[in-house]
Amino acid sequence: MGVSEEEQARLLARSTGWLLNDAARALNQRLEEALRATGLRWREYGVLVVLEEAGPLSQQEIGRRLAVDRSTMVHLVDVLEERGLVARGRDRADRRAYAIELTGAGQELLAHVLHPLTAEVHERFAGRLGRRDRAHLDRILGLLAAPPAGEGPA
Amino acid sequence: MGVSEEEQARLLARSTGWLLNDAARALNQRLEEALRATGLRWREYGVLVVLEEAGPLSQQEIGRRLAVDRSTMVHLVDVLEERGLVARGRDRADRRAYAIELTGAGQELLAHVLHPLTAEVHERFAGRLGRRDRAHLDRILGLLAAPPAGEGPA
DNA sequence: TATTGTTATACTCTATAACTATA
DNA sequence: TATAGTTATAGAGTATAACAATA
Repeated sequence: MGVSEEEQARLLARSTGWLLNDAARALNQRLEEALRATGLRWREYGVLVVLEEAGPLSQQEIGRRLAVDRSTMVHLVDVLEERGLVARGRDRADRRAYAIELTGAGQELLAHVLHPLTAEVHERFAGRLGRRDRAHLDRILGLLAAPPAGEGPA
Repeated sequence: MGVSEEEQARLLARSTGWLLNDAARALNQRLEEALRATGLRWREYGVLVVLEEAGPLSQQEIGRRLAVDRSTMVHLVDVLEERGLVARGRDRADRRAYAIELTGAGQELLAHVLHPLTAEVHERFAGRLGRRDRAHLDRILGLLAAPPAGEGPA
């Protein structure tokens, strides 16, 4: 009590959303910076990680998981293919689609360079938090990142 | 034990950072959507909020607080000025700089439309969390959003 | 008819560099 | 000389629409 609804709205607008944005921006900057030495962007690393987790996927499916349009995926995969990190295999069940897969070089780069690099950034970034806070944060963000009930993918 | 360093790195890379990004993106989408009815963008709302908090500021100072270049600020302020939400007053101490200030219309729009709108988005977005989780989240994000020691503004 | 990948195209966002007026 | 604002411009990044091959 003593705080009007308008004041509450003002305070709320100032809190979680802005902090979430600021924190995400701060982390992204650090990640881009760390990856710069490898010539890869954060998004490209994301493609590799998705493939590492899920195995061969079509370009469109990768895009779906990263919220990237299929037309945008073309150039993204081009870059990774030129560097020999992924290969455009054909999906034998549906010959319209590719089966984009990690090459050996891609797997090695992930394991020996990219993951350690990003892990170090995370370490420095989240290092200010205690273990309990980090666990809390992961759990809470997991709740927020999931789509709310009744709002699945199209 | 039983988890290699490489495996740890892989897991770590998969956790906080991605979640942070996903959550921020999800929230931003909802905010942009909610603001669309007002014809304002998330960034423009940000300018108004900064002015409401700090009082009249130069364009460059607003940009500093929002991580926006001064050349980019020009158009941003143009839009808000055309809509009558801010005014370009002159800083009497330094006549090179403007003193951008909220107009009465700007203050009213914030109080009666924009803050309630964004507060509702926050409410729906963070509504899945309990009160304790929300408090936790705000506190932890506050730690992360702050620049680490020895990395202040230029 | 619908879908995958592709291309051309356009649009948004942003920053860089050069200019002006003040300091 | 340095700084606030401005402008022109160019570079990312992205999406839309139309097309070929396949379903």
